[in-house]
Amino acid sequence: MQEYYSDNSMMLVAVDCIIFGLKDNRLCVLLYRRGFEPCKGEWSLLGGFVNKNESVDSAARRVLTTLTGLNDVYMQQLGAFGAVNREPDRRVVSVAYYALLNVSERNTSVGSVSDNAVWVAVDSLPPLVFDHQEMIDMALAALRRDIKATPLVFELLPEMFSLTHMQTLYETIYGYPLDKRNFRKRVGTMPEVIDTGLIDKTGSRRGARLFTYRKQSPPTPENRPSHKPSTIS
Amino acid sequence: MQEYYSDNSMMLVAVDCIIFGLKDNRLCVLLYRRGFEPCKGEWSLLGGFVNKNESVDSAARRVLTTLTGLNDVYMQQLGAFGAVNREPDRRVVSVAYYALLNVSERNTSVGSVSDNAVWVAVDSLPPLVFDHQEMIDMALAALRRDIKATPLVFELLPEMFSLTHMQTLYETIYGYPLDKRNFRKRVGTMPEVIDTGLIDKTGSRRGARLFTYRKQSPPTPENRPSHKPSTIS
DNA sequence: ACAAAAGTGTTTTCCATACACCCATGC
DNA sequence: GCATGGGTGTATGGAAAACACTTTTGT
Repeated sequence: MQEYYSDNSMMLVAVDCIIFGLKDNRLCVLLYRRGFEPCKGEWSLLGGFVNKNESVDSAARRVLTTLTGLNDVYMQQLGAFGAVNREPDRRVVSVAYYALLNVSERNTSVGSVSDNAVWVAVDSLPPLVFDHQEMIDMALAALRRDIKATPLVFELLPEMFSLTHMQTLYETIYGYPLDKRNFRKRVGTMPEVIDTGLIDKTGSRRGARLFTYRKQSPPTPENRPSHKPSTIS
Repeated sequence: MQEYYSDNSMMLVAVDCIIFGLKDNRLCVLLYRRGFEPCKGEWSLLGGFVNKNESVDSAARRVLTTLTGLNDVYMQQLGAFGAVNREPDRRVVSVAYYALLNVSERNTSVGSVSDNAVWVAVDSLPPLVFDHQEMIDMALAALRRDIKATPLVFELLPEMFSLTHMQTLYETIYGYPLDKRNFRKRVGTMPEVIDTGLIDKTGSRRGARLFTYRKQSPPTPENRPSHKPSTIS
């Protein structure tokens, strides 16, 4: 085994962000019309090139912050996309990330930065450039997988929320309805979900109890919870 | 949002392979001593640079084939590693892959290609260059996660195997023992695992029944199995 | 006869699912 | 008083987990 390299191994490295958000109770991604070549005018994910003095993770966060003005956003690497001809006329390896944006709280900032960026429901996407559709498909699968086992929902919920709100969110992401009583039973077993005692009267006559999420201190080997974390399906 | 780039976004793109195998009933990875700078003489994963005329996936496969002489090996992308200073003195973004190699059947080919490559148990690794230890940690977590839900075990088993052999393999990878009767009960529900009727007399006085794995034809929407696939934990 | 690995069932526990009615309130 | 969304409990089925002894045969 030998190692050698030359300019033949130098290539552009990019990041692309699949930014999920909720809009009108639909799961959406942030897209925009490219204002430059290649594929000017077509629909694209948000992306950019990685600079030599920043990590790939930082580049993804920079792209997201530049567009939304937000910094404390959940981001997760999805993987590298490295087909030779994924872009026409140049070789670009792209690392995709998915992000979760709490739209209802923050949509002002999103709209203000880029007039070209819009929320599009994932089930009615326009044709996209390059392999961006494939990236979204993978991100959606990853989101559905991860939200089942980790506290991702709370990235999409406001500080305080009703159980109905939380359930609707799951239903929107999964694409099918859940049983109300079973759902509340499982949430009831999660020690991180705390009843604030407050009531939200805006959504119904009766009013709904508002809950909040408090991250648990990471368990030490001695202080380990005896229950298995329950999943929502 | 603007896009621009220059040589400031051109960088080396590499692949690194975490090649798992079984040796003396221990889970091992293939390492080798670097024969070139940087870090000549230190322990490293197998890797190489991606050429402009090959996809990242192809580069990973080429590296693996060059070293082992094998082509039909299970490989899976783990993700991109993109810290600025993960290598000294140059910027390299690396995409890591993990691979499963059936050592007992194929160790001849592995040894013959590179004298410097050796199997090292994952629980007694030497210090490694760059972020290779982190890559192995992530690959191991991914392997343990994936082997629970997908037919990955069979990539590490020979054509025919006893149930004890299969169970030992799971125990080696998980790092803890499994209940024999529960294990055999679950394997018994897998239609892909077929009793060949043959007996292996080499491992015991009594002899063990040999099984084999037959991939099921992918279920069509009509011809769907009614049972959930069972997991091994 | 005994060592060494192969093989075999039952019970219990827990989690997921299915399912329908009363409550509080603003209008 | 009625419409609207909020809230509640029980019964069933299936999978996972715990658990110990008999079988075969080469030496």
